[in-house]
Amino acid sequence: MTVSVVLFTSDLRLRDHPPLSAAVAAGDYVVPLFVRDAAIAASGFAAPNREAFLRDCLADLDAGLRERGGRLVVRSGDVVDVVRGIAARARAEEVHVAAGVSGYAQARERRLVRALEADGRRLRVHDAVITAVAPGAVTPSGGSDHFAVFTPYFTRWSAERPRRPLRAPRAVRVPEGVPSGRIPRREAVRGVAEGLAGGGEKAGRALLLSWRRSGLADYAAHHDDLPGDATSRLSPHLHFGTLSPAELVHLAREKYGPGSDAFVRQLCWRDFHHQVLAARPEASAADYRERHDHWREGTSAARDIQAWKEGRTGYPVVDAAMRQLLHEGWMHNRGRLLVASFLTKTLYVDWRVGAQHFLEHLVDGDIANNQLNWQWVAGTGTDTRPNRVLNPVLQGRRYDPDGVYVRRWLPELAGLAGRRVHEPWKLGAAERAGYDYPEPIVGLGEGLARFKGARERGRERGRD
DNA sequence: GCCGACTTTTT
DNA sequence: AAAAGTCGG
Repeated sequence: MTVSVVLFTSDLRLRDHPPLSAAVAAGDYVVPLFVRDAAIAASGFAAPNREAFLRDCLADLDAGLRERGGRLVVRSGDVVDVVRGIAARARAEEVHVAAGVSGYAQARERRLVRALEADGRRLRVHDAVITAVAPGAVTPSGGSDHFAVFTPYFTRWSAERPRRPLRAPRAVRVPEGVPSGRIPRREAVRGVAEGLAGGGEKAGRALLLSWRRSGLADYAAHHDDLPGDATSRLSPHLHFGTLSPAELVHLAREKYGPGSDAFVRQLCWRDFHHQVLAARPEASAADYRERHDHWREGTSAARDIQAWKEGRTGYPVVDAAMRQLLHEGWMHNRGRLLVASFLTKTLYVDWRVGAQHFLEHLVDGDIANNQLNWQWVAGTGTDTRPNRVLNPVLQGRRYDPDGVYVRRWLPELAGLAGRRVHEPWKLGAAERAGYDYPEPIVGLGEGLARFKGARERGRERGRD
């Protein structure tokens, strides 16, 4: 009798799961294991919204395994200790896991290899399943270990054929003698956003099918429309791996109208950021490119940061997006760009501050996508144009022309009709008194001057 | 080392 | 029209 352990990480699904399929094919018994990692719980990466979504995912994964005669084994603690103990208890020969890209995942893999080897067991690391094309699968012809610019990457990536998505195994036999453990209830998590989406592979597939039917074709035309909310909303499922990006690429390439190409391009952006992080794991905290910034600090910066977090900057479209984040644990992509630009360029606050706040709230909060997109906006990342600044008023007028999005999230401005809602400071004093809404905490020109001046001084210092 | 090209804009 | 440098072939 042979037994394998499958360690689930960011791949909480049964379909298109190479480690699970390999383990089922290799032996008589499989222990599907998820470890609630004590190190992650103690880190700044824990967040109630993701914890709640995760519990949905685990419950659904367990249900799917039970439909196949198996069950999920859940434990808490140090992931290496737990895997080692479970493997010993089940007398497993091998442990299967999908490769991860973050520094943490890479270190975890190294520790697992060592620990298991000491016991005479083997860790089988499968290609990353968090992306459609594995990090490192395509590299520039010059010999670098990763692409630093999106477009050449997209060209090479597009020529790759993502692996054919695997079917879910028909049956999974779990050995007796390994207790299942308890999947904690979602309802017990405190501080969860009211409008949080539900997790799990079933929920993900339902969302995918309805979106393919009614959203994908118009994606290219409407994905930037803030009130239209026409993005896929699949990001939390991609983060937790309840949907397979390889499957999504196959599906979108079957051409569901003009939106397919634009959507595939967005999927490539995920892969792009993951291959950058896999090669430069330190980019989760350090500037990918040093721009000699000296970000604002001290009490005045702290006050601005607080206003930004609460959605009280006085710039309606910024505040609306920040309130959406607090309310849903999610933010429209266009909103993410504009609030990030506002924090880093207009308020000239360190991108890490914003990235951390996003990680505390986003249900899809993902180290690769979040940190590297923040760096992109801040100008310290892979953008070769580090001075790009988004003007919140123009962004509001362009992507929320009638102010519908702003009024949806800012009840205090709900009575202010039309596009005037983007510039409440232009109202006459009498009218303005009717709205309990802050004056802008910074002038756009003032913010821009501060950013450019600081960058210039930093560059001169850097040349010395 | 040349040179074409570069998600997301602003004026 | 000018981004503002820098990547990648």
